[in-house]
Amino acid sequence: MKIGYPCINQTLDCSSSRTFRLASYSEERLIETVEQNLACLRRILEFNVQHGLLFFRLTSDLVPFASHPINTYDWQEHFKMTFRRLGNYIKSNNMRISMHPDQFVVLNSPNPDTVKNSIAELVYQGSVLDLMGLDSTAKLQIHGGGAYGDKESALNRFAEVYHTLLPEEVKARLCVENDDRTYSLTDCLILHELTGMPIIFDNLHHECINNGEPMREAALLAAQTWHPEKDGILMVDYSAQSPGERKGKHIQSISEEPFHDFLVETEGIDMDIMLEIKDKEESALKAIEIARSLERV
DNA sequence: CGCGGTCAAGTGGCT
DNA sequence: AGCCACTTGACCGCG
Repeated sequence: MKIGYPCINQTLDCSSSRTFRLASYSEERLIETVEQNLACLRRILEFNVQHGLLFFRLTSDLVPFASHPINTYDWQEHFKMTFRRLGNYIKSNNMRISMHPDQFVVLNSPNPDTVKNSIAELVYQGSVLDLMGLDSTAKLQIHGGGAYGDKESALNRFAEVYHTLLPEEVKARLCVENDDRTYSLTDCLILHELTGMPIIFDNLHHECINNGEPMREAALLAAQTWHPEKDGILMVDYSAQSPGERKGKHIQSISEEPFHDFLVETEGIDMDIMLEIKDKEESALKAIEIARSLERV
Protein backbone atom coordinates (compact mmCIF):
# COMPACT_ATOMS: atom_id res chain seq x y z
CA MET A 1 0.00 0.00 0.00
CA LYS A 2 1.19 3.47 -0.89
CA ILE A 3 -0.15 6.56 0.81
CA GLY A 4 -0.14 10.07 -0.58
CA TYR A 5 -1.78 13.47 -0.91
CA PRO A 6 -2.81 15.71 -3.79
CA CYS A 7 -0.98 18.48 -5.59
CA ILE A 8 0.26 20.77 -2.85
CA ASN A 9 2.96 20.47 -0.21
CA GLN A 10 2.55 22.85 2.69
CA THR A 11 5.95 22.27 4.25
CA LEU A 12 7.97 23.42 1.27
CA ASP A 13 8.02 27.08 0.25
CA CYS A 14 7.16 26.49 -3.39
CA SER A 15 4.12 25.69 -5.51
CA SER A 16 3.98 23.46 -8.57
CA SER A 17 0.67 25.04 -9.60
CA ARG A 18 1.76 28.57 -10.35
CA THR A 19 -0.16 30.13 -13.16
CA PHE A 20 -1.30 33.53 -14.40
CA ARG A 21 -4.28 35.22 -15.95
CA LEU A 22 -5.20 34.57 -19.53
CA ALA A 23 -4.98 38.33 -20.08
CA SER A 24 -1.31 38.33 -19.14
CA TYR A 25 -0.34 35.36 -21.32
CA SER A 26 3.00 35.44 -23.02
CA GLU A 27 5.27 32.68 -24.22
CA GLU A 28 8.04 34.00 -22.04
CA ARG A 29 5.88 33.88 -18.98
CA LEU A 30 4.65 30.41 -19.86
CA ILE A 31 8.18 29.03 -20.10
CA GLU A 32 9.25 30.67 -16.88
CA THR A 33 6.20 29.39 -15.00
CA VAL A 34 6.51 25.82 -16.25
CA GLU A 35 10.18 25.86 -15.34
CA GLN A 36 9.35 26.91 -11.78
CA ASN A 37 6.47 24.46 -11.49
CA LEU A 38 8.60 21.52 -12.57
CA ALA A 39 11.44 22.57 -10.27
CA CYS A 40 9.01 22.67 -7.38
CA LEU A 41 7.52 19.34 -8.38
CA ARG A 42 10.99 17.86 -8.17
CA ARG A 43 11.38 19.18 -4.63
CA ILE A 44 7.96 17.83 -3.62
CA LEU A 45 8.78 14.39 -5.01
CA GLU A 46 12.06 14.36 -3.12
CA PHE A 47 10.27 15.36 0.07
CA ASN A 48 7.78 12.55 -0.51
CA VAL A 49 10.50 9.95 -1.03
CA GLN A 50 12.29 11.08 2.11
CA HIS A 51 9.08 10.68 4.09
CA GLY A 52 7.85 7.44 2.56
CA LEU A 53 4.92 9.09 0.79
CA LEU A 54 4.90 7.10 -2.43
CA PHE A 55 1.57 8.15 -3.94
CA PHE A 56 1.13 11.64 -5.36
CA ARG A 57 -1.35 13.52 -7.51
CA LEU A 58 0.15 16.00 -9.96
CA THR A 59 -1.61 19.34 -10.23
CA SER A 60 -3.51 20.12 -13.44
CA ASP A 61 -1.74 23.49 -13.47
CA LEU A 62 1.80 22.25 -14.20
CA VAL A 63 1.51 23.80 -17.68
CA PRO A 64 -0.78 26.86 -17.67
CA PHE A 65 -3.38 26.96 -20.47
CA ALA A 66 -2.00 23.72 -21.83
CA SER A 67 -5.29 22.85 -23.54
CA HIS A 68 -6.30 26.41 -24.37
CA PRO A 69 -5.94 27.63 -27.97
CA ILE A 70 -3.83 30.56 -26.84
CA ASN A 71 -1.03 28.18 -25.98
CA THR A 72 0.59 27.16 -29.22
CA TYR A 73 4.07 26.79 -27.78
CA ASP A 74 5.74 23.39 -28.07
CA TRP A 75 6.28 23.00 -24.34
CA GLN A 76 6.42 19.22 -24.78
CA GLU A 77 9.63 19.57 -26.78
CA HIS A 78 11.06 22.38 -24.66
CA PHE A 79 10.67 20.47 -21.38
CA LYS A 80 11.16 16.99 -22.74
CA MET A 81 14.29 16.23 -20.73
CA THR A 82 12.93 17.76 -17.54
CA PHE A 83 9.81 15.59 -17.77
CA ARG A 84 11.91 12.54 -18.50
CA ARG A 85 14.15 13.15 -15.50
CA LEU A 86 11.11 13.60 -13.26
CA GLY A 87 9.70 10.35 -14.62
CA ASN A 88 12.96 8.53 -14.02
CA TYR A 89 13.00 9.75 -10.44
CA ILE A 90 9.40 8.58 -9.97
CA LYS A 91 10.12 5.17 -11.46
CA SER A 92 13.39 4.60 -9.63
CA ASN A 93 11.64 5.32 -6.34
CA ASN A 94 8.64 3.18 -7.26
CA MET A 95 6.10 5.96 -6.78
CA ARG A 96 2.47 5.84 -7.94
CA ILE A 97 1.14 8.90 -9.76
CA SER A 98 -2.30 10.19 -10.67
CA MET A 99 -3.83 13.34 -12.11
CA HIS A 100 -7.35 14.64 -11.62
CA PRO A 101 -8.66 16.92 -14.38
CA ASP A 102 -11.02 19.44 -12.84
CA GLN A 103 -14.76 19.85 -13.00
CA PHE A 104 -14.71 21.31 -16.51
CA VAL A 105 -13.89 17.95 -17.99
CA VAL A 106 -17.31 16.50 -18.80
CA LEU A 107 -17.30 13.79 -21.42
CA ASN A 108 -21.08 13.39 -21.59
CA SER A 109 -22.01 17.04 -21.93
CA PRO A 110 -24.68 17.74 -24.55
CA ASN A 111 -22.48 20.62 -25.67
CA PRO A 112 -19.98 19.38 -28.29
CA ASP A 113 -17.57 22.21 -27.46
CA THR A 114 -17.45 21.14 -23.83
CA VAL A 115 -16.67 17.59 -24.93
CA LYS A 116 -13.99 18.83 -27.32
CA ASN A 117 -12.33 20.96 -24.64
CA SER A 118 -12.56 18.09 -22.18
CA ILE A 119 -10.76 15.76 -24.54
CA ALA A 120 -8.05 18.37 -25.17
CA GLU A 121 -7.51 18.63 -21.41
CA LEU A 122 -7.29 14.85 -21.04
CA VAL A 123 -4.79 14.71 -23.90
CA TYR A 124 -2.67 17.35 -22.15
CA GLN A 125 -2.68 15.59 -18.81
CA GLY A 126 -2.03 12.21 -20.38
CA SER A 127 0.88 13.67 -22.33
CA VAL A 128 2.50 14.85 -19.09
CA LEU A 129 2.50 11.25 -17.86
CA ASP A 130 3.65 10.03 -21.28
CA LEU A 131 6.53 12.52 -21.36
CA MET A 132 7.57 11.23 -17.96
CA GLY A 133 7.66 7.75 -19.43
CA LEU A 134 5.22 6.38 -16.86
CA ASP A 135 3.28 3.23 -17.69
CA SER A 136 -0.51 2.90 -17.70
CA THR A 137 -0.68 2.38 -13.93
CA ALA A 138 -0.36 6.19 -13.71
CA LYS A 139 -3.97 7.30 -13.98
CA LEU A 140 -6.23 10.16 -15.03
CA GLN A 141 -9.28 10.32 -12.83
CA ILE A 142 -12.54 11.98 -13.76
CA HIS A 143 -16.17 11.85 -12.70
CA GLY A 144 -19.18 10.60 -14.64
CA GLY A 145 -20.26 14.15 -15.49
CA GLY A 146 -23.78 15.52 -15.55
CA ALA A 147 -27.04 13.58 -15.59
CA TYR A 148 -29.14 16.19 -17.43
CA GLY A 149 -32.31 14.67 -16.03
CA ASP A 150 -31.75 11.36 -17.80
CA LYS A 151 -28.85 9.44 -16.34
CA GLU A 152 -29.22 6.41 -18.57
CA SER A 153 -28.77 8.50 -21.72
CA ALA A 154 -25.91 10.36 -20.07
CA LEU A 155 -24.13 7.08 -19.28
CA ASN A 156 -24.56 5.91 -22.85
CA ARG A 157 -23.31 9.23 -24.20
CA PHE A 158 -20.21 8.87 -22.03
CA ALA A 159 -19.55 5.42 -23.51
CA GLU A 160 -20.15 6.71 -27.03
CA VAL A 161 -17.61 9.50 -26.57
CA TYR A 162 -15.19 7.06 -24.96
CA HIS A 163 -15.30 4.67 -27.88
CA THR A 164 -15.46 7.11 -30.77
CA LEU A 165 -13.53 10.22 -29.73
CA LEU A 166 -10.91 9.40 -27.09
CA PRO A 167 -7.38 8.67 -28.25
CA GLU A 168 -5.85 5.35 -27.13
CA GLU A 169 -3.26 7.04 -24.94
CA VAL A 170 -6.04 8.66 -22.91
CA LYS A 171 -8.14 5.49 -22.72
CA ALA A 172 -5.14 3.59 -21.37
CA ARG A 173 -5.08 5.87 -18.32
CA LEU A 174 -8.67 6.96 -17.80
CA CYS A 175 -10.53 6.03 -14.62
CA VAL A 176 -13.89 7.07 -13.24
CA GLU A 177 -14.41 7.99 -9.61
CA ASN A 178 -17.74 7.79 -7.79
CA ASP A 179 -18.88 11.33 -6.98
CA ASP A 180 -20.87 12.74 -4.10
CA ARG A 181 -24.19 13.54 -5.78
CA THR A 182 -24.74 12.12 -9.26
CA TYR A 183 -22.72 9.03 -10.17
CA SER A 184 -22.66 6.46 -7.39
CA LEU A 185 -20.49 3.37 -7.33
CA THR A 186 -23.32 1.48 -9.02
CA ASP A 187 -23.38 4.02 -11.85
CA CYS A 188 -19.61 3.77 -12.19
CA LEU A 189 -19.92 0.00 -12.45
CA ILE A 190 -22.22 0.53 -15.42
CA LEU A 191 -19.62 2.83 -16.97
CA HIS A 192 -17.02 0.15 -16.31
CA GLU A 193 -19.19 -2.41 -18.10
CA LEU A 194 -19.57 -0.07 -21.06
CA THR A 195 -15.94 0.99 -21.35
CA GLY A 196 -13.62 -1.20 -19.28
CA MET A 197 -12.41 1.80 -17.26
CA PRO A 198 -11.29 0.98 -13.71
CA ILE A 199 -13.14 2.67 -10.85
CA ILE A 200 -11.37 4.86 -8.30
CA PHE A 201 -13.20 4.44 -5.03
CA ASP A 202 -13.93 7.46 -2.84
CA ASN A 203 -15.13 6.48 0.63
CA LEU A 204 -16.67 9.84 1.54
CA HIS A 205 -18.54 10.14 -1.74
CA HIS A 206 -19.78 6.62 -1.17
CA GLU A 207 -21.17 7.74 2.18
CA CYS A 208 -22.94 10.60 0.40
CA ILE A 209 -24.63 8.46 -2.28
CA ASN A 210 -24.76 4.68 -2.46
CA ASN A 211 -27.04 1.77 -3.02
CA GLY A 212 -26.59 0.23 0.38
CA GLU A 213 -23.24 -1.45 -0.21
CA PRO A 214 -21.21 -1.69 2.99
CA MET A 215 -17.77 -0.05 2.72
CA ARG A 216 -15.88 -3.32 2.35
CA GLU A 217 -18.16 -4.63 -0.36
CA ALA A 218 -17.96 -1.32 -2.22
CA ALA A 219 -14.16 -1.30 -2.13
CA LEU A 220 -14.10 -4.90 -3.36
CA LEU A 221 -16.43 -4.10 -6.26
CA ALA A 222 -14.16 -1.21 -7.29
CA ALA A 223 -11.01 -3.30 -6.84
CA GLN A 224 -12.37 -5.92 -9.24
CA THR A 225 -12.45 -3.36 -12.07
CA TRP A 226 -8.64 -3.00 -12.01
CA HIS A 227 -6.57 -5.14 -14.33
CA PRO A 228 -3.44 -5.86 -12.24
CA GLU A 229 -0.83 -5.64 -15.01
CA LYS A 230 -2.36 -2.85 -17.08
CA ASP A 231 -3.88 -0.69 -14.34
CA GLY A 232 -2.03 -1.60 -11.17
CA ILE A 233 -3.86 -1.94 -7.87
CA LEU A 234 -6.99 -0.07 -6.79
CA MET A 235 -6.66 3.65 -6.11
CA VAL A 236 -8.74 4.99 -3.25
CA ASP A 237 -9.52 8.59 -2.39
CA TYR A 238 -9.93 8.71 1.35
CA SER A 239 -11.52 11.57 3.25
CA ALA A 240 -13.80 12.22 6.18
CA GLN A 241 -16.70 14.57 6.66
CA SER A 242 -15.83 17.97 8.10
CA PRO A 243 -17.96 18.07 11.27
CA GLY A 244 -20.98 20.34 11.15
CA GLU A 245 -20.37 21.42 7.57
CA ARG A 246 -21.95 20.71 4.22
CA LYS A 247 -22.26 17.04 3.39
CA GLY A 248 -19.18 15.93 1.49
CA LYS A 249 -16.90 18.73 2.68
CA HIS A 250 -13.42 17.48 3.48
CA ILE A 251 -12.09 17.50 7.00
CA GLN A 252 -9.18 19.77 7.95
CA SER A 253 -6.97 17.11 9.50
CA ILE A 254 -7.16 13.34 9.66
CA SER A 255 -8.72 11.77 12.72
CA GLU A 256 -7.13 8.53 13.65
CA GLU A 257 -10.07 6.34 14.52
CA PRO A 258 -12.14 6.48 11.30
CA PHE A 259 -9.04 5.92 9.18
CA HIS A 260 -7.99 3.04 11.37
CA ASP A 261 -11.47 1.56 11.03
CA PHE A 262 -11.43 1.99 7.27
CA LEU A 263 -8.16 0.09 7.04
CA VAL A 264 -9.50 -2.68 9.27
CA GLU A 265 -12.67 -2.89 7.22
CA THR A 266 -10.76 -3.17 3.94
CA GLU A 267 -8.16 -5.60 5.24
CA GLY A 268 -6.72 -7.78 2.52
CA ILE A 269 -7.78 -5.47 -0.33
CA ASP A 270 -4.65 -4.22 -2.06
CA MET A 271 -4.91 -0.46 -2.60
CA ASP A 272 -3.07 2.84 -2.80
CA ILE A 273 -4.67 5.62 -0.77
CA MET A 274 -4.85 9.32 -1.68
CA LEU A 275 -5.77 11.41 1.35
CA GLU A 276 -8.06 14.23 0.35
CA ILE A 277 -7.59 16.15 3.53
CA LYS A 278 -6.94 19.85 3.80
CA ASP A 279 -3.66 19.76 5.67
CA LYS A 280 -2.05 17.55 3.03
CA GLU A 281 1.24 15.87 3.89
CA GLU A 282 0.77 16.37 7.62
CA SER A 283 -2.20 14.00 7.63
CA ALA A 284 -0.55 11.71 5.11
CA LEU A 285 2.32 11.20 7.53
CA LYS A 286 -0.09 10.36 10.34
CA ALA A 287 -1.89 7.96 8.01
CA ILE A 288 1.36 6.14 7.30
CA GLU A 289 1.88 5.59 11.01
CA ILE A 290 -1.62 4.20 11.39
CA ALA A 291 -1.15 1.92 8.38
CA ARG A 292 2.18 0.73 9.80
CA SER A 293 0.59 -0.15 13.12
CA LEU A 294 -1.76 -2.42 11.16
CA GLU A 295 1.07 -3.74 8.99
CA ARG A 296 -0.56 -2.44 5.82
CA VAL A 297 2.56 -0.62 4.58
C1' DC B 1 3.10 45.69 0.34
C1' DG B 2 -1.20 43.73 1.91
C1' DC B 3 -5.94 43.06 0.88
C1' DG B 4 -9.76 41.35 -1.67
C1' DG B 5 -12.08 40.61 -6.08
C1' DT B 6 -11.56 37.65 -9.76
C1' DC B 7 -9.96 34.03 -12.65
C1' DA B 8 -10.83 29.37 -19.35
C1' DA B 9 -13.82 25.96 -18.87
C1' DG B 10 -19.53 22.73 -16.11
C1' DT B 11 -22.96 20.97 -13.22
C1' DG B 12 -26.29 20.42 -9.68
C1' DG B 13 -27.90 21.52 -5.08
C1' DC B 14 -28.83 24.92 -1.88
C1' DT B 15 -30.67 29.40 -0.31
C1' DA C 1 -31.85 33.76 -9.82
C1' DG C 2 -27.71 33.58 -7.77
C1' DC C 3 -24.19 31.33 -4.92
C1' DC C 4 -21.41 27.64 -3.65
C1' DA C 5 -18.50 23.55 -3.95
C1' DC C 6 -15.63 20.78 -6.49
C1' DT C 7 -8.88 17.26 -6.13
C1' DT C 8 -6.17 22.31 -5.24
C1' DG C 9 -5.79 28.87 -4.38
C1' DA C 10 -3.05 32.05 -6.86
C1' DC C 11 -2.92 36.36 -9.53
C1' DC C 12 -3.25 41.11 -10.01
C1' DG C 13 -4.97 45.62 -9.48
C1' DC C 14 -5.82 48.86 -6.17
C1' DG C 15 -5.31 51.43 -2.04
